[in-house]
Amino acid sequence: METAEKYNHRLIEPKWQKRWEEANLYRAIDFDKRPKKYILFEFPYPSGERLHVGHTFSFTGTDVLARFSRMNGFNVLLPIGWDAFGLPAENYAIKTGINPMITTVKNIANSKIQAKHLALSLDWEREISTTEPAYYRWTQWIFLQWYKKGLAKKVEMPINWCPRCKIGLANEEVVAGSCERCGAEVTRKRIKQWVVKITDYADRLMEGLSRTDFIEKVKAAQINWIGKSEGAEIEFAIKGRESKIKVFTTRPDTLYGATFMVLSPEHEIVDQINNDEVKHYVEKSLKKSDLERTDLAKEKTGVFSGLMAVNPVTGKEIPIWISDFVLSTYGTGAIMSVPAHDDRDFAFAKKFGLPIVPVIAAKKEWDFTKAPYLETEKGTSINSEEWNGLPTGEAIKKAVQWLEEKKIGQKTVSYHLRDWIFSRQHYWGEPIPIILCSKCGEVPVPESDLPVELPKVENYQPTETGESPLAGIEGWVKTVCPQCGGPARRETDTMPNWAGSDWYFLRYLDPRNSKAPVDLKKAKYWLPVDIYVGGDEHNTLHLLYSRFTYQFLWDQGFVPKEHPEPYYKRLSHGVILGSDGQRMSKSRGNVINPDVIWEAFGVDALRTYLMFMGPFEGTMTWSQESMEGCYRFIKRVWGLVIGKCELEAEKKAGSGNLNLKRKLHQTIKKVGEDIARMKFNTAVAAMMEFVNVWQEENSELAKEDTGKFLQILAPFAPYLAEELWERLGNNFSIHATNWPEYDKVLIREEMVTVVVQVNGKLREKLTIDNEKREAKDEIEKLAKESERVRKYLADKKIRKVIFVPGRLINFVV
RNA sequence: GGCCAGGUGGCGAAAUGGCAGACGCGUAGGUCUCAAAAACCUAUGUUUCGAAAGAAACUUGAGGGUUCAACUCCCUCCCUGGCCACCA
Repeated sequence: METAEKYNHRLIEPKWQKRWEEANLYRAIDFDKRPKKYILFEFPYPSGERLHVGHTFSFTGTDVLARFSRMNGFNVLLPIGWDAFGLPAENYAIKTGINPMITTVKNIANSKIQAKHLALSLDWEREISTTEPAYYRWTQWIFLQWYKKGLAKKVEMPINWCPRCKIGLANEEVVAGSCERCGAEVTRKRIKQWVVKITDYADRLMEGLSRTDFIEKVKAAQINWIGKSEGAEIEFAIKGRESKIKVFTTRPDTLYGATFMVLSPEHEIVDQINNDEVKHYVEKSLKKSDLERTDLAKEKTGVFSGLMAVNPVTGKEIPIWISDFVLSTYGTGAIMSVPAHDDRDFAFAKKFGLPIVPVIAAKKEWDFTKAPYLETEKGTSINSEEWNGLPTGEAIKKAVQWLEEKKIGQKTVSYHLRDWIFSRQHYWGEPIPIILCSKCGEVPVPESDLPVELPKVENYQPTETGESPLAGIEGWVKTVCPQCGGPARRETDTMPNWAGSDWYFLRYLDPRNSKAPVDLKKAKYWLPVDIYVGGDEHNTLHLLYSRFTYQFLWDQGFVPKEHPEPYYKRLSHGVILGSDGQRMSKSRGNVINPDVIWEAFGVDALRTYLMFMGPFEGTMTWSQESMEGCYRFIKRVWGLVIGKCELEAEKKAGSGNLNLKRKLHQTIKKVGEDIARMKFNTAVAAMMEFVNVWQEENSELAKEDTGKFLQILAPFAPYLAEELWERLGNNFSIHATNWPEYDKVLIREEMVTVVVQVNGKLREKLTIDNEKREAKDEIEKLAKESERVRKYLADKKIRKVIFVPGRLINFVV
């Protein structure tokens, strides 16, 4: 007996990859009449390790959706690019001396081979890289627009500083107060940094969310990060001095309970205090890293300033303390302390023996000398003179009114969001396009001179002074002032990684434009991004910076006024853990390399498994056995269809089995609905179910119907579907066909199962003709006649009968 | 501490008010084979009764509630994961 041809992915994959590329099958067409759909995944960082299985997972899910949308008549844009600036490339350069541009180009080439092999239906004509001068020219241009509008400024601020490496460190690089590289104790250093005023857009960034369809958790994360809180600013007079101290509080109604004040060590008043103890404390605090200062476990420290303030409502003198638990970056950098109703204030009061006055009535027994009373949101004021007895909401209103009348305070809003520190003292980033002239001061590089290209350097190590390595290249730094023509120097700070990734989605729409970041008409056609798929780790910073940048460009008219928000829907993709249930990492040795998998089982099996593993947003554990289960599924489909082809040669097209045909149409419906809801796992399950029935029914599927099944499988297993589509004698390409329609009449089952319950418990199942699904009386009669039901109904009185057509009948006795 | 997402067989998971456990993995038995692998077939939530066919009860983190009916809705609590965190 001759054996049927076996499935061999190694033969079909290269063949179709080539055909697809030649046919340019997935090009997105500007201004096409079909409805557009812009589907975007976060562009990858091309590291030396190339794409990992996490990338293949989220890219495949996005690709399935894109392919499905295309088959449903949409003009789909699915682009890719490379977020190629950043520290790993720079660190590699420091180690090896090889220019990051060289390694980047190499890594991109590798990743590209992988992305193509994975059969992503990308429009490669729109490929971009943030490190290309033609791209970062516009990243720099956006900076200049901020600068023009006064949103980008150079400000002196403290950074984490390693005195041994002589380098500024990001918060992540500080481990337990020490430098990650050398272990030296990290101190604070004040340097001038570029800062972008994202806080000006705090309200807009919150309001804009209502125009999006982000999943709830993303909206919540953004709102939390912006952290708007309404409250009041109150001025406290200092005894024996002219100056006053402003505090921010969300609870002006507790003013009677404010028994002391605390200033942050950075507060301006502190500088004016001439007291050794204070100086010593402040010096020590300023040296501490952010991490140390915000360590919750540590005991409160502090020092008395020697000054007294006056509580404006009680007229009493209260001491002013200094402590590093008060943040200089939030509110006014000073607080009024109400120890009776705040954890931190209470701890501080206890430690330094300060008075505690309760001002909110406790609803349970409470000893205010032992613990603070914190459930104050719906409380009632006490010990507060004219505010006594008022519920908190009323008391706040009354307090604000009083403060405003006396002109010592007013209603204000405070945000958690801080301005965006835009300077990096590193090499591998976009140079900030500013020139420093000794005569004219800060001068922006004229737009016509952009891009300011990153020069080649010999040494990528930051300098002794903490400046970026660019500072060491005299030939580049020395320039002429564009205003006066005199000698000047270039800014040597570079931009953060976020700068290039802020606006990349705009560049995809018009990647070769040399007049503007994006053409307005093209942007009007394609925007907003319909679906943006990314990781949870980017739900705050990246998404917020990106929305801010877009809103700013919108204000300036550089993006279409029809689209005030860039992204319509945001979805977060899940995470794949190693087979040990741990995060994949080289040191654990649990990394799954997609190349190895598709070499063994083929891309189609890998894609199918990735989609089948679990919900798209979930956390999933890699299972090699389950992977092989999907490989079996792919091979089974191959066997069935190839068998079919051979059968056909003898038998010609049959009409096929009606049951199987019904199952097929039900599957077409289910798979389509599931993909639209991003429920890829159940879509794959439905196809498996169909294949099981197919196998049982002995291949009695008409040729045309076999083709329909391949069409719904195509988004998941593009190679297999294309190959078998051809073998069935169809024209290239299955991926350019329309999604098959299902027969609304055919999908109805002839028989339905009606569940018979007694008091809600399942007692019997009846199989009835679907035509009779509404026939309540008949079904009730049938049910009562059943032996098993009778047992439970015997000598009981039926109080009620619940009937759900086609589903159940429930006797309540 | 705050916010968010979860908790269902041996495992990954389905079901969003109407047959809990679809689909896949694993396991056991079988077919094929000299043998093995592959492939295919059958069984597979737990407990109890029964020689068996079969029958009964229990079962979605715990407890309560709403409902004829709850994995699903409401309340209280426990646990796990993620993000943020001395934010006044």
